[in-house]
Amino acid sequence: MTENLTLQMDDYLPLRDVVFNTLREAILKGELKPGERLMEMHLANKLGVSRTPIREAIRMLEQEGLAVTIPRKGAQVAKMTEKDLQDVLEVRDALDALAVTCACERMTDAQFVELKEAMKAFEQATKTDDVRKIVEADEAFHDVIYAAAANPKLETIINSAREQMYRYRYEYVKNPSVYAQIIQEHKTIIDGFDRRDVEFLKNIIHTHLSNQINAVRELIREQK
Amino acid sequence: MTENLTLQMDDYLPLRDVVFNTLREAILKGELKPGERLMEMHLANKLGVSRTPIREAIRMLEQEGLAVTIPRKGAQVAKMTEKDLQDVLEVRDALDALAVTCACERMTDAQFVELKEAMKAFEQATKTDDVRKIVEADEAFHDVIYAAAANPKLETIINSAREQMYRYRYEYVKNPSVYAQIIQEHKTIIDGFDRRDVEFLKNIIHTHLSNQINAVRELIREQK
DNA sequence: TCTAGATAGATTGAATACAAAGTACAAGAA
DNA sequence: TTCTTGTACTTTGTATTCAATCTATCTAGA
Repeated sequence: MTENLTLQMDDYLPLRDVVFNTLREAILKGELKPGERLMEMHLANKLGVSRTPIREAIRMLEQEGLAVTIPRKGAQVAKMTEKDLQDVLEVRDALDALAVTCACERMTDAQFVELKEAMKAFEQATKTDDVRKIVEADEAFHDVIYAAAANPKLETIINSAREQMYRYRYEYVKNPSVYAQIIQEHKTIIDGFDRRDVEFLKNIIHTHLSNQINAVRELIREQK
Repeated sequence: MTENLTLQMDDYLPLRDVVFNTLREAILKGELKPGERLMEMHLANKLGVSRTPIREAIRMLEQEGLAVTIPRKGAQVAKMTEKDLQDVLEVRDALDALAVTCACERMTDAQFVELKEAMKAFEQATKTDDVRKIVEADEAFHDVIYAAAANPKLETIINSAREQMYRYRYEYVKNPSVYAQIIQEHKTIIDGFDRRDVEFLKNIIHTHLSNQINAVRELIREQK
């Protein structure tokens, strides 16, 4: 009798999605740098697949804003200008304001606990030298807020906006002198949710975002 | 002597982009209805190309939120639930608020003239029975505002959010009884820009959006 | 009659093949 | 030297092919 019904077939993913995730990760972690060419054959060989799934993945990256294609010349990892950064930040500011507003109304007690735990996890992470871990812990903190906003469309759009600048953020987070401030801001955010003070939250989130601008701007200047 | 140096070779577009635009239009105009299957072979025959560019176009539509693919089953035109509509509207409300805020600061005199002309063009369009023309005139009006916001990233994101609901909007606009109201709202918006009154503008834009909800909601209910 | 299983046809997934365009480099002319 | 121009090589664009999976229909058995 086929008793082990735990077999979930959903571990099947089309190669295009595997490739997409792989490339996406590589871009976000900076392994593929802004401006770097994405050559189909090269990637196909490297990943052990044919060009077909590579091409489909590139189309997806393109739509996400992570790659740019010039017809008959090929794709490359998208670069950001300072203006682009400014623009994205303007948008994120508005979207984050919406997110905290929604989250403030809708956050469950369980989610609030989760948020406090995410904060602690981040504090722990800063004690290691693992930059990836630190970045992920910070993202996880904000993910709790986005999830609490209970608006999947918003989540998708914020994530796409986030991605476009987050890949410039690794360097920023490498500087341990900023950890104390980030930790403090996270605490303040928790406090804001505790008091359900929307205006206060919008403000602190705005500050939290702004603090990243200069560091990222520096990096974008260097890329030229 | 080759005096006519006006030859611009940029009329070349990869088939994937042609297909993408074609399908996108078809979805937005309602020729391809929510839930309708996008069969590769079928579309390939219809458009006279092979499956390859079709597949790439579908990947792009997917990332835009206009199509949904189930692995090994194929793609279909994305459906919206009422919750999805609610979510997108929440986001658009925030983004439109940002757009008018930016536009209010940055709109040039020429753009203000353009806006007034777009308003007139819409009023003219409502006198015809050409629904497509009316919808496009309305979009053009709002496009002027988005352009005035001088934030291309914002424009891109708003457009993507717009698309997701606009395809449900054709039916709404078919009802001539709403024209008068829309025209009035456009006038009010112009007035707001004239006075550079951001708070007023945010309000009227919010109203303008909300008015569409119920009609679209009705349509979404029907689709089930 | 209804269910289960088998089979054929349709459809997607991925690889390969071939055509068209772009790139780089070397040889020759100004 | 510097600028063409030609040629070989790369790379992308698109079509085609083959394999895997899904769907619908039909038949057999309860």
